[in-house]
Amino acid sequence: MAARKLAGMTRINDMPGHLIRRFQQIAVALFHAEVEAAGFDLTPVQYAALERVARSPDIDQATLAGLIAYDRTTITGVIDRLVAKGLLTRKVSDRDRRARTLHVTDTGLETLHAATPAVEAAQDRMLQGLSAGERAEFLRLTKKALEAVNDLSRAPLKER
Amino acid sequence: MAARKLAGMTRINDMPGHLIRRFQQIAVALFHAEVEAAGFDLTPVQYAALERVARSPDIDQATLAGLIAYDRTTITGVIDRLVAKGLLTRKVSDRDRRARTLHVTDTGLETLHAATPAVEAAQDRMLQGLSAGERAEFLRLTKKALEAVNDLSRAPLKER
DNA sequence: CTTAATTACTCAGTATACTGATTATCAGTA
DNA sequence: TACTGATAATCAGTATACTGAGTAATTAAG
Repeated sequence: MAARKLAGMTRINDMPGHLIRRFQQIAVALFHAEVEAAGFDLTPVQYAALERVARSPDIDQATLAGLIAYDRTTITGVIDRLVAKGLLTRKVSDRDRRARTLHVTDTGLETLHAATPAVEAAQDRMLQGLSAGERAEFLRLTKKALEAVNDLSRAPLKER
Repeated sequence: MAARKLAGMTRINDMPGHLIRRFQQIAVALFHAEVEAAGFDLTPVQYAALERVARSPDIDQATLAGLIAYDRTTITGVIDRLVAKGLLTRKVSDRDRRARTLHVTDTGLETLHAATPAVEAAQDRMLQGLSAGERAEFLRLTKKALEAVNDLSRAPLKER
């Protein structure tokens, strides 16, 4: 009876949430492998923040968080570490003294450009099991699925 | 020049790793929303461990970790919390005194069965943007991609 | 049978993510 | 202008994940 109940239950390893969790863990591991091999000490989250600030100098933390879908409390620590590494600077905004505006340092820009090939290599490796057509379809489906649920997280993507 | 460099760079929000990270965050948020609404205090990771132990009583932590692709150091804390909640018991194995064998309590089994509909509802919601055919294709591609990179993480899935 | 290698678990330390609270500041309104 | 509400950042606390190290116990090798 109990055996039948259990046998009939949804198996964890086939659940979408579990598959996504595993993929995320492997993606992070691949990122670290490639980026460390290239001689850099950057996490995926740190790279994303650095890259986004480089494209929008003088951005404040809340806006940055929205553009890369990070939680507002998470970004504080991420920026702390990027500032500690000398890749970003943080200062009180002129227009709004509540806000902190961010700028990439020269070292930060060099690091960003130099680390990018390794980051892109990691992106390729995580999809190595799929053909070119399958990769495109995977990305299309993932983006489509994300659009429908974007607002259900505390850290939705806010393009604009 | 610098502008051209930046404009030509890979955009974070289109990178597979970033899409996967966002999806995982939303999947966790949906899991919590559904499971809390149903009156349970369980994380995705705790649910997976509980479900797997229920199907393999007397399993040890290392084997469990392999079956659900968790890191061996992560599982210690997860089990700690499940034991603290009275859902699992942990005892030294008879056959190998290094190992700790796990069992679901009566409360644990009740919780597992009662929470499962909410967990499944969360799985549906995270793919709500996709048609039935697209969902199947998304899962097929995700599993295929995962198979090719499974061993690149410190916590690979070890079926069997 | 004793040593070497391996394995199971745990711990310390770091880095996301989140909940919920607090402080400082800004914006709109009576 | 005083008040109200909203916003930006931070902090405390909890829960994954991982690196690397350490302990205890088992297995394999010589």
